Amino acid sequence: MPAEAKVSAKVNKVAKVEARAAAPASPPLTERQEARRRRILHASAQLASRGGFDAVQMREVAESSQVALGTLYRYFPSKIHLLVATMQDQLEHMHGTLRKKPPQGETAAERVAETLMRAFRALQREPHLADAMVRALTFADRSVSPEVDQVSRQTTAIILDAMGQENPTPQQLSAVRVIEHTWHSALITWLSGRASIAQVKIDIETVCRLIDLTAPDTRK
Amino acid sequence: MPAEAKVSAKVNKVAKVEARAAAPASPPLTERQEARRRRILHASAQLASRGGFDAVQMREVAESSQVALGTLYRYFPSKIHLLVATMQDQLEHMHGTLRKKPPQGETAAERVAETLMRAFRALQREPHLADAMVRALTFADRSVSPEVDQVSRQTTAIILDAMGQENPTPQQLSAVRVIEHTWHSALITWLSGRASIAQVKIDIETVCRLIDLTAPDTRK
DNA sequence: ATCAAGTCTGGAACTTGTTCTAGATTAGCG
DNA sequence: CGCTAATCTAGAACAAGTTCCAGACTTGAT
Repeated sequence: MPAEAKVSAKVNKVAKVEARAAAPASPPLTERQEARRRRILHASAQLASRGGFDAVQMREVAESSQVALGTLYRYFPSKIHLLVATMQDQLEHMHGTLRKKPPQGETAAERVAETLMRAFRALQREPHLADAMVRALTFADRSVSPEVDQVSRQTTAIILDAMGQENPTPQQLSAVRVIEHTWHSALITWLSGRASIAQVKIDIETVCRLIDLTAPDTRK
Repeated sequence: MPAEAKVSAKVNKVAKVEARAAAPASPPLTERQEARRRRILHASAQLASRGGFDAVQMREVAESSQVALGTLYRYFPSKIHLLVATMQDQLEHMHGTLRKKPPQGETAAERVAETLMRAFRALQREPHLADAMVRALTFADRSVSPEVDQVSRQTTAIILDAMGQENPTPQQLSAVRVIEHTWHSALITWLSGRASIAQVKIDIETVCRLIDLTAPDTRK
């Protein structure tokens, strides 16, 4: 086989290095490696779309993506890492999609709420996938912090985009943090059947008021 | 042995029935059963206080509490059930403790924030235990909904107590929901090392503003 | 072309949550 | 007291995440 290796490197710890930050730093990945990685993520999302968290079984992911179990673990050091990476992947999609149709609301709060509800509706279309990703995210321990943080940053970016504020104040950033907290926790209550879709909507709208409360132009 | 059975019953499914609602409905438990249950919860909390979630291993809990593994599973149908029950137990303590010294703040928001920070400091004293309980709580699936709901109600009660409002408005109840979301999620970010104690404090204070924003007397 | 290092594979092995079984023990009842 | 059902115990067995290993394949460099 001719064209196999493109990117050379002395640094070659695929998993640890690669998983740490999706695209940015240190991805000296061969084409075939990149392809494997995609196959794995695809299989993960596919299995998750059926049975949710429990249905994503490492042996099955390995088989579906035509990779040995050991290799799967080299790319993603645990099931949680795999699912969080899957979420990163899905979030990028989402962000792209959302960018295309910016929210219409008058106030920043309305736009953020609208954006989150749009994301929520997308999740409702694949509730099992949502289950797998969100459960992994909140169950992640310290060893997954970098990846979870990346997801958090991506989420923050989406919200700030929706706000349409170039220079958010510290208070607004605090509000955004709280919104993220609420978003995650509300999703969990929905996924575990303890809150209805309507209730999640209310919670999102409620927390989004914090934005206008802290907006430099709207008040004070 | 003479005095063993006190409460008689035809309904005797310990686990399912008993776990469903801590004290209220259907606890026809023998003294020895009650003692076993306590031993189990105690062992659970003890193990959790060391290594956190992972250190609570069902075999060890069974051994520590001098109960067969099968019996442990009869009392608590899964590790998650066990840890959520442990949390219920701890929460009751906490509520009792908090009741004694009501918060001093001027506004409802201040009092709630103060109360939550007090709870937070208590958790900081046993970070591993906190880890076990909170992780279990957010990882719980539908099969644990009733128990998780009970924890949620207890938390709501604590917050409403701190507010000192007898008849909260619907908006205030919404605010309380959001506060709970933030509380749980902020704890998780702290436990997984992604947020500092100071950051959690800020998040709590930020979300608590929602209360005054919706207070019937403070505004409008 | 060949070598050394790194990677991938198939599969066994280990860990811990969960389930199951057979045989004591205990509880409630006549 | 003696019976029957429920409960408890010890321990095997099973499931899925994770780790290990020996051998084959790739890669990058000499």
